[in-house]
Amino acid sequence: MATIRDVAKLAGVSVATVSRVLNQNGYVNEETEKRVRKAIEKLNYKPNEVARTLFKKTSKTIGLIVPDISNPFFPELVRAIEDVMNIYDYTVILCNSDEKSEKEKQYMDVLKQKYVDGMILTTNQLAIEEVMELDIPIVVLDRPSDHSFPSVIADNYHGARLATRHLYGIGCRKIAHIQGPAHVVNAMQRFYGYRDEMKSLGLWEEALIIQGNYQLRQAKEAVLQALQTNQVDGIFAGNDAMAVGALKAVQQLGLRVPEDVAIIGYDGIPLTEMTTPELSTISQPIYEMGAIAARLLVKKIEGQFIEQLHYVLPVTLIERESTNRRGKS
Amino acid sequence: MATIRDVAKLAGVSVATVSRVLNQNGYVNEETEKRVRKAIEKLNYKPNEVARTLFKKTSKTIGLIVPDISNPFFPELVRAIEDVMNIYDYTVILCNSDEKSEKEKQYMDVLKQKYVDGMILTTNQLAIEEVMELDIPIVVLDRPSDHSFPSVIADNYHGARLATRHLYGIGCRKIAHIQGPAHVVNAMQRFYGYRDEMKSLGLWEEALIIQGNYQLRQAKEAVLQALQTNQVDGIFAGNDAMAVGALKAVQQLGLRVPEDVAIIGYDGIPLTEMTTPELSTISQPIYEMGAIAARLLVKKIEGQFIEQLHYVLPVTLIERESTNRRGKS
DNA sequence: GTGAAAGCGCTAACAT
DNA sequence: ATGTTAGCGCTTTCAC
Repeated sequence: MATIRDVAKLAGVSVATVSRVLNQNGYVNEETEKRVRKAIEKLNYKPNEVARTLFKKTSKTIGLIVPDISNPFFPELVRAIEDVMNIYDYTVILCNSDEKSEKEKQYMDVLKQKYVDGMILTTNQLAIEEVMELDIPIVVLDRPSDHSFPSVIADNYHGARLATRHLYGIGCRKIAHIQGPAHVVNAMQRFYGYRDEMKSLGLWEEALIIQGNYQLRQAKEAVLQALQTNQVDGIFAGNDAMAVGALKAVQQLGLRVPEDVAIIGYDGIPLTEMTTPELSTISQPIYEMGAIAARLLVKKIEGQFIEQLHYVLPVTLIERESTNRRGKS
Repeated sequence: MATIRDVAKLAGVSVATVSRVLNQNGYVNEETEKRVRKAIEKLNYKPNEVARTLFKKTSKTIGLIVPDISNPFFPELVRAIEDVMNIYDYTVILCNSDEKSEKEKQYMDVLKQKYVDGMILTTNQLAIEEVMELDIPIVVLDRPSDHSFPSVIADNYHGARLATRHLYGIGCRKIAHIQGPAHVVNAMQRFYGYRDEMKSLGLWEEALIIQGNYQLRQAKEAVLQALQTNQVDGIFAGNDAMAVGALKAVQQLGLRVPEDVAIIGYDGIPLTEMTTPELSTISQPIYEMGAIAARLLVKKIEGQFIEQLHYVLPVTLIERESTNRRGKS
């Protein structure tokens, strides 16, 4: 691996001069510049980013902490972030926290030691104090933040109301909700949206709540059980995986979807188009969320002015077969 | 941010001594060690990894290049790699290449400049020469390599034969194959497996080949079209997404799965359990593939002896409803 | 316009 | 057992 000294020697100039042409920084004679460039070419010299980082204290690298990349919600988010960061010549270190604050903390320390220029956190219970202490540009994604850091979320509460009202609109009156894990803020917001909508429709019943944990399998079991004791004609699942679980349970019981029980999910992951019947869902602009978060972080890192610090993106209802009762029933 | 000098000053020793206790390297008096540790604690000192990297030429970071993390095959693979790397205190930089060798090349250069200790490549057409030139530990994953680098793949050829024979075993005689993109080596191997099995069964017909591109939508269209002109009673799709496409097409035509047309996919991604009927598939040990690749890379980086350089992992047939004709038909 | 020199924060000889 | 020194590869004053 050639170093800047090698280039300097070959070009017959000082390292300072080479550095100048490298960083288009300071004056340098056209003649010499040409010589330097030729030497660079010849040696196939690439500046050592680590040395540069040590001096400049900026690594052109960011950290991204997600709960679990194999959860189908995240790949698209991560992809968006990578895409945008790539445009600005940043590289991204991916970390899976499994929602464990311990792991998060540990990763954040490691990332800080590696001089990452910033971090995007998709996490619940971030200890604000600890993160503040890091003194590094941060953007919080998919989870609400108190207003200490820029944040990007989708409108969970509204989406949940939308879903519930949609089921009502197609004739459902016994609308169950499969709730996500209580420690996940998003899940709670969706629950509140459901609850408030049900109350305002005069349909609210505690008994219609089904406990889920965002996983297909568990949701399926819970729905199987719930349908034993409760009559239900609509199910609003807290995420798409659980909606699939519900679908399987309902079908297993010999009921028709959407005729007997209509089902709607939440998130809008590609999976929802793959079931039979295809699942209605509340679609979050996943890619956009990631892209905005990435752009926010770049601005923060580069010290640019940020017009809007907190984004709450709109969600949209996607009507598919699992709630389509027209021309059927 | 405290530096090693600050610690040294506070503890009243030289930086060398602090470095010694940090790296358990060389002798240091118990007394002084205690003082140093106290100072470290007090200042909450964390060594600067960048400086360390510059000196040691090892960054405890690896690069991972995948085609597209939002393709559902990859998240689990990436997760496995991250998990294993984490155990050995490595951090991973994720790069999406979109199968473009240009992007791959570019990423490899950037990674090299960042002093990554090694790279895992999930890519087809890697220009061996160029990669060799990098002179960095490399492991090739999910794509065959000439024997220049350690590699981990699953047995695509055998899996394809398995799938084809399975369809034959349940009574299919007109078995179509939806082929993946021709420039993807895996896809071709699966095709060859299908072809050879069909030939040995005496069922081979060119007309039974359907061109796919690994995407659901395109596969659905292709199948819709193919079924117009061709009678088919079984479909072996080159991956799971295309199997879903086939499923949708067949259902749309009012045919029953598996009674009229049986379908089997390839990969074994979670999605296959979510369709109705659930999809039979050839399951690759995705997590294991990632984990083995990661371990190989660590060994390579740390200069350990590697007993086995090339892994071809076995695949397994998973029989689900889409090929289950027992008690039905 | 260009070069010499100091230093980013750390480690590893080499002294003592 | 500990301190002094040089240097990883780069950038940036400060001279000339």
